[in-house]
Amino acid sequence: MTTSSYAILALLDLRPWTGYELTHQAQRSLRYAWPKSERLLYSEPKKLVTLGYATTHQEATGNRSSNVYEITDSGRRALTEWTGSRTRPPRFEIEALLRLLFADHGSIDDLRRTLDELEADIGEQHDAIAELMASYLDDGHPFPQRTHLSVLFATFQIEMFTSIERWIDFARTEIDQWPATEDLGMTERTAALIGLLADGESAVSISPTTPS
Amino acid sequence: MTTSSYAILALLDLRPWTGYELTHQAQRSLRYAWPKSERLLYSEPKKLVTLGYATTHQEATGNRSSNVYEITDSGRRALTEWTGSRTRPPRFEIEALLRLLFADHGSIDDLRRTLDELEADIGEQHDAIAELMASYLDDGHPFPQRTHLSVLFATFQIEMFTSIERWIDFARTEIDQWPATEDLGMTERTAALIGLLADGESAVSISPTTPS
DNA sequence: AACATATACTGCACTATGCAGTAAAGTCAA
DNA sequence: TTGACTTTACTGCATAGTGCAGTATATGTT
Repeated sequence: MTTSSYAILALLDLRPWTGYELTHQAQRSLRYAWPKSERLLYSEPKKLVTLGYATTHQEATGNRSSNVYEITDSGRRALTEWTGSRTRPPRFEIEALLRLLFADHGSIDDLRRTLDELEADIGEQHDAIAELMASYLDDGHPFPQRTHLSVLFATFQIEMFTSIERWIDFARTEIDQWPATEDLGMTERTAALIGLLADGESAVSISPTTPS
Repeated sequence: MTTSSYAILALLDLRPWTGYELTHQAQRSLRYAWPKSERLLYSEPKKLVTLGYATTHQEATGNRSSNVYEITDSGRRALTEWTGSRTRPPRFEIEALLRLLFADHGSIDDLRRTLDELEADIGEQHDAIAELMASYLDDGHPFPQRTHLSVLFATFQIEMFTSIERWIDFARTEIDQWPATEDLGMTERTAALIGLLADGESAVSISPTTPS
């Protein structure tokens, strides 16, 4: 049982779903905490069935059928055991930052483009969450009694996205001061930033440039 | 060629490394932007050799040998092509948030423990970056002319970690108001939070509880 | 001399992704 | 009403990536 299996099992604990519903629900609602491919999401409930944590049966819509999955008591017990296990550390995959680290291979404009692309991707996710929250106000939550959990979860996303957007602006004003991407090294400005960071403090909110 | 291959290729562009050095360097310095397993990191340079992007030769230390990898001109060209490609969207895997979403399966104390574990993991990474920055002040950067890049990268990490730590405190004060994890639903407080989030605004800095 | 730790990897089973392919049902417009 | 497009509803396959165990030498420490 992987974390992905427990994620699907937790969805099954809410109600029975077809494989199709399950994958799409998981992509809509779990994407920001646990992003997994459609392909995997289709495979997981099958595995749960072989483990006895779920049952499956076919349901027909005209000439076509879909697989409906339902959690078993054994599955509910497995979920409870998961609750007791150690939470895995978070994992952040950010190609934009990898490109930043090696930005001296390209031009300042290449780096600016990378920041633009990161901003666009984050903006998309930011908008999606904001719209989801607006839909909760208008139409309510699909599982009304779980609204408080979705909303506390959403405060994390929004906090995350706004702080990344703040950083992107900060990074842009920083690189605007750079004559090139390479061989800058330990400038006065960089030394000043290190001073803050070494104390674990955020540098994003400080004044753009210290007068030299 | 995957992003991981380009990450290794970018390291090889700095200087030749042994497979061992490469994996350990990648885990130390790239971990926060591109976390990959030791196993993969050992395999990547081999792939680069078969593609003609790197060459390899054995070097001996006593009776034991290590594989030294060096970038080729073709490899440098590949790196340049990578610079022109679209940056992949970021990806955040946070099991703690998955557990939060399904917290109604367990107790409030289970949820509190999850937050504690997240705090511990983030704190570890936060400290590691702060220490790295302190070492730059004391001993300098291993590639001095690239200090500005590492430091701008570090401003992102610290910003991220401090904002997550702020959110954890916020989440703790929120759940302190909950009588249980389940069936709370759309409370006054939750509705107030949604109002903010639907506008894309951060809720973390607002006052703990609106008087009711 | 014994032991731990760092160096320096490889094999293997399993997890996960991306893409292509298949096919039926619904929906809207010329 | 027919054709085009989207949504529903998946599966197969090659490749990417992880985790763990295993192997073996070198170096420093008690």
